[in-house]
Amino acid sequence: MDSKDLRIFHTVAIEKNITRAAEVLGYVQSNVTARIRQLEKEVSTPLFYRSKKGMILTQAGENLFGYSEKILHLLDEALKSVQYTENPSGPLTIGALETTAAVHMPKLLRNYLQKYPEVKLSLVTGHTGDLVQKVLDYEIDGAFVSGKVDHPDMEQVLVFEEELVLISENTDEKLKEILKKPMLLLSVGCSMRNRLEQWLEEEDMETNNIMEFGTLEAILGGASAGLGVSMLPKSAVKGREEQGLIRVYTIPEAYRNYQVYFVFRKDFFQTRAFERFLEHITCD
DNA sequence: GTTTAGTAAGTCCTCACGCA
DNA sequence: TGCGTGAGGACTTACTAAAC
Repeated sequence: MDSKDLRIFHTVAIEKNITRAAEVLGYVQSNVTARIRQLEKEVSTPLFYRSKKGMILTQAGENLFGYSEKILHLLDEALKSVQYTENPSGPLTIGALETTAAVHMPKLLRNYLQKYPEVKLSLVTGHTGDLVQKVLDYEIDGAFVSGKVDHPDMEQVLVFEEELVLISENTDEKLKEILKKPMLLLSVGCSMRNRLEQWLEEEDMETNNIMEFGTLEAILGGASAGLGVSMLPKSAVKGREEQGLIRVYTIPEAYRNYQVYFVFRKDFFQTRAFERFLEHITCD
């Protein structure tokens, strides 16, 4: 078994289809078939179930897939380390909270790409838990997350401090009144959600009337339409407040302050593109 | 008819080995 | 050390079979 076999196996496992895997790898289908069969012969066990729906991993295949991810990541990292160049270039995948992506990322990324146009930057959004796991699994190079991350493999730098506010439709109602309305929140694991739930618990108020939304825009739209209330960074709601679409309420100090950290793996090989990105976000 | 997995046969390339 | 040779592996082309 060599690295090519492992990459072929890994691609077939991901694509669940030999023909598609062959296209991805730039081989003909028969070659991929032959390499998989040879690999199965070598380990003396089937790695895939050949079903009508395609190639499905057996338990042995699942086990090998776990190793293949780690090995191929290490190989790619080794290649990156010897291809290190002075000019920042190549892929850079960054994760960010929905709110951070909407408010801070456009300007920050635009400035970065103006300086380093050869970097192929990708942005993925999610909540803190998701993003931290993606960093730990080497799926993304680093991520902007809410609060400090307590993990021995993680490095982190404070990049933004935000003020959280409660928002509702533009109304004259008092804070206590609007808190009875449905809560418009991002998915479970969203730090804003956890914070709001803690606050309401302290106020002896129920949080069972929760409406989940996938995007910041949907929450802002829902709040301005009177669908409910939400807790968001002040910077993310400023535009809507100025337009008179929503009303902003100051919340208790204990829940108001919120830090965004940039986290990355300690053992992650830092490419020139990543080094410059780190400098860029800490200098801005 | 189309798509996909698999087989057979041939080509090309790499590498070990022998020889000058 | 450099070159020629042969074995074996990687890969492609052309094809078949099965499923939809």
